[in-house]
Amino acid sequence: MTEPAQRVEPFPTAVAPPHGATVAHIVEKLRDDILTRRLPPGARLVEVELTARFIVSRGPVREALRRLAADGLIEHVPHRGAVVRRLGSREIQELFEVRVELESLAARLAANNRDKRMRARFTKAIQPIFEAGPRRASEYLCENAEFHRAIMELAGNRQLRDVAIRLQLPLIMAQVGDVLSAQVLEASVREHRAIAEAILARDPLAAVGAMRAHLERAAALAVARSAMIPDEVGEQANARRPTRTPGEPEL
Amino acid sequence: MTEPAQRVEPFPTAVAPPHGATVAHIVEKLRDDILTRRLPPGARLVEVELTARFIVSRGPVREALRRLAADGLIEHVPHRGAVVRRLGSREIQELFEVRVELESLAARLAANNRDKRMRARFTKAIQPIFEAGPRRASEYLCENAEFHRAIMELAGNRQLRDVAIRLQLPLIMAQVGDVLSAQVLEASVREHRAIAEAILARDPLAAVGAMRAHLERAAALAVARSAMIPDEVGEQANARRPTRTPGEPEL
DNA sequence: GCTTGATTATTGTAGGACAATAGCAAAGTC
DNA sequence: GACTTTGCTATTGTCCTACAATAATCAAGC
Repeated sequence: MTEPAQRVEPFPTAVAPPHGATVAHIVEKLRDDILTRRLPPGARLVEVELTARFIVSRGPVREALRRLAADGLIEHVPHRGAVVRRLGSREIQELFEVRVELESLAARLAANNRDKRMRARFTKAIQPIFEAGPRRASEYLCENAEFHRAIMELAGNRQLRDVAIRLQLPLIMAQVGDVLSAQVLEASVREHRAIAEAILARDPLAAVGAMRAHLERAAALAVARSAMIPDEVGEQANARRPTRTPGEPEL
Repeated sequence: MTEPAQRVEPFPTAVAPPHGATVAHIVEKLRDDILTRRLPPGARLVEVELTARFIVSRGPVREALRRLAADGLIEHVPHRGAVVRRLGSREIQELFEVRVELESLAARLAANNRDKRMRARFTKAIQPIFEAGPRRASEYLCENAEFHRAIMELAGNRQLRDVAIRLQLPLIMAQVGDVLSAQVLEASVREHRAIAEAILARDPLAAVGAMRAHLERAAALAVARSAMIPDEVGEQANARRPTRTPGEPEL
C-alpha cells in the first residue's frame, strides 16, 4: 500500500527519526532496555548521559523520562534523577490483585462480544496458543503478552485497555519471567487455552473463572519468586560511582 | 532546629513557588480550572498563552501539560496543541465499567482490612456521609470524592489507588455532577451509607454488592446525562478564532 | 467554484546558561 | 578518635532564544 518499502536500519538508534518522533523513539528504546533488563531495576538514568547516548537535547530526554514514569517503568527522585523501578513482592502482589479484576472484566466482555469481525480477528490472533510442543520462556512471554492483548482488544473497552497497559504487566513479566520452568510454562499454556475456549464459546462465567485461576496462579508464582530475591540486586552495581568507574554497564 | 522560621507567604499561589514546585503549581491550577469548568471540555491550551498566564517559560508549561495528559484531563493533538478532554457517552460508560471493578475490589479489601488504626481513620473520614439533611450538589461532590478516597485508603492497595486516581472520576463528576437532583442526591447518600456499613461490619460481599449497585446507578445516570448533551458544547466557543476574537472566554 | 500555493499559528527540538538541591568528602573541633 | 561543620560535586529544575516542521487557514489563479 502506501508503506514505502520497510527498509531495515543498520543502526536503528543512530539515525535521526523523522521529527516529531524523537521522544517516541527514546521512549521505545529505553523501554526495551528496561524490559530486557539491559537496564536492571535500580539502574540510574541520568539526563546528560541520555542526551549523549541519543544525540538529542535535554528536552526530549526529560519528556521521555516522564512518559516512562507515567507508565510506571521508572521512578523520579527529586534531585537525584530517575531510576528503573524495582518492584518488591508486596507491590507485585498488589499489582496482580488489580490486574485480576481488570483482566477478568476483559474476559467477560470478550466472551459477551458478538461482533463477528472482532471475533475473527481474535481467533486469528490467539492461534499461537494452540500450537503443540514446548516453548522457550521468551517465546511464551511474547505469546502471553499477545494473548492478553487480544482479549483486551476483543473486550472492546478502550479505557480498560489503556489502564491495563499501564499496569506494568511487561515489567512484572520481565522481572519474574526468566525462571519459568517447563512445567509452569506448560500449565500456563493450558490455562490460556481454557480461557480462549470459554471466550470462543461465549461463556463469560467460565472465561472469568479461567482467567482468575490463571492470574492467581501467576501471581503466587511471581510473589514467591520475588520473595526469593534479596530485593537489592543491581543496587550496588549502580549505587554511586564516586570517581566514574571505568566501563559502566549501561549504555 | 535547622528550620528557618516557617514564614507564611501572603500570596501562596501568586508568588513564585519555592523552586521545584513550579510545574506542580501550574498543574494544580490548570486541573482546578478544568474540574471547575472554567476551562470547558474542548478548550484549547496553547503553550505560549500559558507561559504568559503563569510567568514561566515553555519548559514547565510543557511538563505540566504532559502531566495533565497522563492523568487523562487533556489530550494532545500533534501540531494543534492540547485541548481539555471531552468525554462522550461511550467513554463514560467504558470508564464506569472499569471503575466498577476497581472500586468493588477496593470495597472488598476494605471490608477485609483488620488494621485497627486504618479502620479508625476510615471511620473518621467518612463521618460526613452520616450527617442528616440535604446537601447541595457541590457539597455532595466533595463528600463523594472523599468517601471513595477513604475506601481506597482502607483497602490498603497502593497500586489500586494509583490506578483509580487516573480514572478521571473527578472529570466525570465535573461533567455530569451539576445536574444532580435532590432525589438522586439523597439516593446517593443512602447508598454511601450502605457501603460504609457493610465495610464497617466487615462484610465484603455486602460491600461489593452495595458498591456495584451504587456505581451502576451512577453510571446509568452519567451516560443518560451525557447522551442528552449534543456532545459539542464548548466546541464552537473555542473552535477556532480566525482573527483573534477579542475577550476570549478563558484566561 | 475548485485546486494550488503562500501565510500563520503552534508545536518539536536544539543548546546553553544559571539556580537550587542532595549527598558526599574533607576539614576542623571537642 | 568521634563528631560537627563546611564546601564541593553531581544532577535536576528552570529559563531563554532560536529554528525546523507541520497543520490549518487564507489568498490567488485556473
